[in-house]
Amino acid sequence: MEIPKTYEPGSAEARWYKHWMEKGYFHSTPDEREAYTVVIPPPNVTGVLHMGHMLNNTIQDVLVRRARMLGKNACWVPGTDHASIATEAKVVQKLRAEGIKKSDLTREEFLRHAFEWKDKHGGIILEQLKKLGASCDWERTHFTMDKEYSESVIDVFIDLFEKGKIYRGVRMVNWDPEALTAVSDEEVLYKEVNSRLFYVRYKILGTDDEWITIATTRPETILGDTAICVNPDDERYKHLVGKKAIVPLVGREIPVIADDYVDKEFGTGCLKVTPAHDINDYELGRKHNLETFDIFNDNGTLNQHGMHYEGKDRFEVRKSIEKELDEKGYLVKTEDIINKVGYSERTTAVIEPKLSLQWFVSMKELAQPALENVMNGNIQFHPEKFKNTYRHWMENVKDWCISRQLWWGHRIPAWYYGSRSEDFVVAKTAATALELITEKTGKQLTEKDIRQDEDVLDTWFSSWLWPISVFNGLTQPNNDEIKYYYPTNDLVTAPEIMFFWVARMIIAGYEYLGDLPFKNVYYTGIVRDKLGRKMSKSLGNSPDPLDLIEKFGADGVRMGILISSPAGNDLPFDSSQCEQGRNFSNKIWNAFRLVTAWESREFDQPKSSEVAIKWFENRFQAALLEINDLFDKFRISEALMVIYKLIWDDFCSWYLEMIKPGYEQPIDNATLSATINFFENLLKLVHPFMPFVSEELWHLLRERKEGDDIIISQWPTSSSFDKSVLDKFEVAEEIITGIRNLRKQHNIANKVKLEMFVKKSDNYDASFDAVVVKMGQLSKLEFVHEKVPQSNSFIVKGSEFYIPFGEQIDIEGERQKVQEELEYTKGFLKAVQGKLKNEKFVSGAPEQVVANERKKEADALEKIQLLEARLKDLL
RNA sequence: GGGGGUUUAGCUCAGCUGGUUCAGAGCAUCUGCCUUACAAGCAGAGGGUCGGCGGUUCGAACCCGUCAACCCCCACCA
Repeated sequence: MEIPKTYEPGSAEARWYKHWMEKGYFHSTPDEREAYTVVIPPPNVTGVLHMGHMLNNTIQDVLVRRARMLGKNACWVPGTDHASIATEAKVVQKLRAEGIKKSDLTREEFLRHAFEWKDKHGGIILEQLKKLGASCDWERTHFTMDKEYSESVIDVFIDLFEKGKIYRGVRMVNWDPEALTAVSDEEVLYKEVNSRLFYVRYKILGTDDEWITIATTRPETILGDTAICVNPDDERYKHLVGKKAIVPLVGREIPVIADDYVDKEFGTGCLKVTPAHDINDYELGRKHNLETFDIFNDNGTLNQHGMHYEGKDRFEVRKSIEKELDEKGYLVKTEDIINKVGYSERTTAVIEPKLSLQWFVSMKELAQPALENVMNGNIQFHPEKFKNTYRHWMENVKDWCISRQLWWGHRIPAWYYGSRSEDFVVAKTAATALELITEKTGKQLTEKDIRQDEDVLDTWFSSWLWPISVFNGLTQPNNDEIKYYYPTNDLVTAPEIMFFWVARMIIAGYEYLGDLPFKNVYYTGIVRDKLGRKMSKSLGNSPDPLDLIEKFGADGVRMGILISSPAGNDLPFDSSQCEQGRNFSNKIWNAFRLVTAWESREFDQPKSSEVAIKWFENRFQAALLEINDLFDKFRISEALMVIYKLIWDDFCSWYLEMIKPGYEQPIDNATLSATINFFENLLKLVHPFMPFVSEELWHLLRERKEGDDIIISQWPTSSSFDKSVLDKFEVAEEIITGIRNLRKQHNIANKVKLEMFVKKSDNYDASFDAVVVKMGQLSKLEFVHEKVPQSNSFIVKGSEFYIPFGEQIDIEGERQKVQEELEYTKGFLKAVQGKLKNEKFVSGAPEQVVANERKKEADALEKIQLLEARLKDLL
C-alpha cells in the first residue's frame, strides 16, 4: 500500500472526532478518580467562531486532553451565553431589515422573535468548536437562559436583595430621546465635536453689582440650576461661599457651595450645578442637599420648568437662550472648544443623561474574600502580573449596576404596586409578590394591580454563576456533581473580562459555595492582525477559522495559534504560523513513513544504534521533565516548542538518521521495536496539541485493540535520566558538525567517505564514536599521537580532529581560520584575566563564580597553545 | 484624567531572586543541496552596543531614578 507523501488532515479529522464521540471519551460522570474540571467561557449564543475563541479553546483543549491522559476524570463543560445586549441588538437589526420596529412589538412578541433567532443561530459556534477538535462534554451543554439556570439567577437576585446587598439607587442612564428608551453604555458612541463654551454671569444676592461667572457647554440647562460650586481652595471665590446667586432668566436664588470636585483651572473655576442632568452634579446635589429640577420631557423638549421655552426642543432652546442671555447682559463671552458628545448607536440622536432608579449590588463586602484569596495565592493568576490590576480594581470596587433597559435576558423579579419609590417587593412569582404586598401593606391586590420591573439583569449577573450553575449547584444544593466537580481547576479567558467576569465568579463562588470557583486563571492575549489591530467582528479583519482549518488542518491551526502565544501576551496572528503547524504535522507523518517502510530481521544491533537508543531515552526523559514543568507553570507555548524541537531535531534529524539502515537494508528487530516505542511516546506528547494526526498515526503505527486510542492513553511516565550521556552526545554532535562544515567548505559530497584522525585530549570520550563514523560518513576513525600533516582540522573540547585532503588543502584559508580563532580566544582570555586581576572581584564575588573564571582562563590558555602549535604547522 | 502593563535579532518570544554560554529559541533571511521519509525537506551561515540617558555595584538585559514610545482597563470632566 502506497502511503501518501503528505499528511491529509481532512478525512482523519472527521473520522476521529466521530470515533471519540461514539466512544463517549468526552463525557464525564463523577467517579473515584480525581476530577479535572474546566468550564468554557461561554461564547455569545449567536456568535460565530473568531480567532480569539480559537486561541482560548485550543488552550483549554490542550489542558483537558493532557489531564485526561494523566488519568484524571476530565470534564470540560461547554455552553453559550445569552449576551443580552449583543443578541438583542442583532434581533432588532434583523427585524428592522424585515420592516418591523421593536417599538411596535410587545415584550412577548419580541421575545418570540428572539428565541426563534436563538434557535436558528444558537450553537453554530459550538459546532465550529468541534471542527477544532475541542473535547467538550457535549452532553453537558448549557445556556445561561435555560430554565434551571434562569431560576438560579433569579434566586440569587432575591437572596442578595434579602441580605440587603441589592438596592435601588439613582443612576444616570443614557436616554435616547428619539427611541424614547434608555440605552446601555455599550450602545453609546462618543464623538469629538466642535462645541462652544458659554461664559454666563450670575448676580450675587444682596450686592449691587457683584457677579460670578460660570462656563458651560449646555446653557439651556441653566433653567435647572440649583447651585454654583467652586473649589474650597480657590482664593478668588472664598468670600462668596455661603452666599446666594440669582439664576439668570429664572430668578431663582441658589447657594454658592464649595467642593473639591471643581477644577480651578477649567473655565472660570465656577461650576453651575444641575443635579438632574449630570451624574457629577447629581452627586454634588446629594452631598449638599440641593433641589433637583428635571427640565426635559422624554422626547428632548423642555417641560414646565422651561418656562417660556416649554415644548421647544433642547437644541432650539440652546440657540434662543444664548440670544436672550446676551440681550439681557448675562452672556460674558463664548469660546470654541472640542468636547465629546454621546450619540445613540440605534438612532444617532444625541444622548441625554437622565436620572433614573436602577438596581445595584453593593460590592464592598462581597469583594473581600475574592480579593484576599487571589492575593494570598489560593487562586493563581497566570501570568501573575494581572494580580496588580486585579487588586487595584477590587480595592476600589464600585457598586454594580445590574439593571439593563432591554428585553432579552432575565427579567428583574421586582413588582410595583404604587407610585412611591418604595412601593415594590421582590419575589419569584406574581403570586408570591401579592402575598408579600399583603404582608407589607395589609392590602389585598390582584395581578392586575401590580407590574413587574421592565428591565432585565446585566448579562454578567448570570455568567458570574457559570461554574456553579452548570452543575445546578444552587437549585440542587450539594448534589453529587457540584460536590465532585467544584471547585473547577483552570479557567482560560481574556484579561479584558477580568472584572466583568472573573472577579465576579470568584465573588459568587465564595458567597454561595464558600469556596473558590477555580484554582488557576490563565489569561490569554488579544489576537491582532498584521497591522496590530484587535481582530474583531466590527472591523472584519479576522480570518475565518474554518477556512484556516480547511487549508492547514485543525492540528496545523492549533499549533500555529499556540506556538507564539505565551500567557497574557498578545498574539499578532499571521497564517504563516499555521503553515508552520501544517509542516510539523507533515514532518511527523513522514517520520512515520520512514519507520513503517523498514523491514526488520533478527540480527545483531549495530553499535551506533545501541548508543543512539541509549541517548534518545535520556533525551526524551530530559525533555519530558521540562515539558511537565512548563505545563505546571502554564507555559503552554514553551512546552509545545520543546516538543517541536524534540521531534524535529532530536528524533528526526538525529535519532532516525543514526539508526537508519542503508538503502534497502533491513533493520534489526531490537532497534525497530525501541524506535516504535519512542514514536508512541512522542505521539502522546503531541496529542494534546495535535489530537488528530497523533490519533491517526497511533493507529497506523501498530495494530490496536478496540479501545486502544491515544486520547485515553497514559501520559509518559517521568523517570530520572543521565545527564552525562546528553553531555557526551553534545560533544559528538559538535564533532559531526565539524566534519559537515569541512565538507561544505571544500565542496565534498556527503557520499564521499572521509578518513579522520583524532589526537585525543585526556578527557576524550569514545562512547559515541560509532555514531560519529556513521553520521560523518567516515571510512576510518583512527587515533594518533602526532598532528597529521596535509589536513584540515578542528578542535572540540581539547581534542584535535584531522581530515586529510591531500592536494586539495587550502593552506592559506586554513591558516587564516586558525588565526581568527586565535585572536578571538586571546581577546577572551584578556577579559577573563582582567576580571581575575581585579582584587575587588576576587574578594567580593562568590567562590563559585571566581572558580568559573579561573576555569575559563585555564581553558583559554590551553586552546591558545593548541592553536599556536597548529599555526606553526601551517607555515 | 486614574490605574496597570510592555519595550531583548527583520517578526514572535525566553532569559528564575544581578555572576557558568564574548546574550538564547522558533520563524524569516542568506549559502549549498531534488542525499533512496519529508523541497511543507536536508546541511550550514549571518544577524542584537537588551528603548534613550543617568546612577548603585568588582560586575547590570536584570536593581534605582528619569525621559520616550506603544498597549490594555476604568472614568469621562463642566
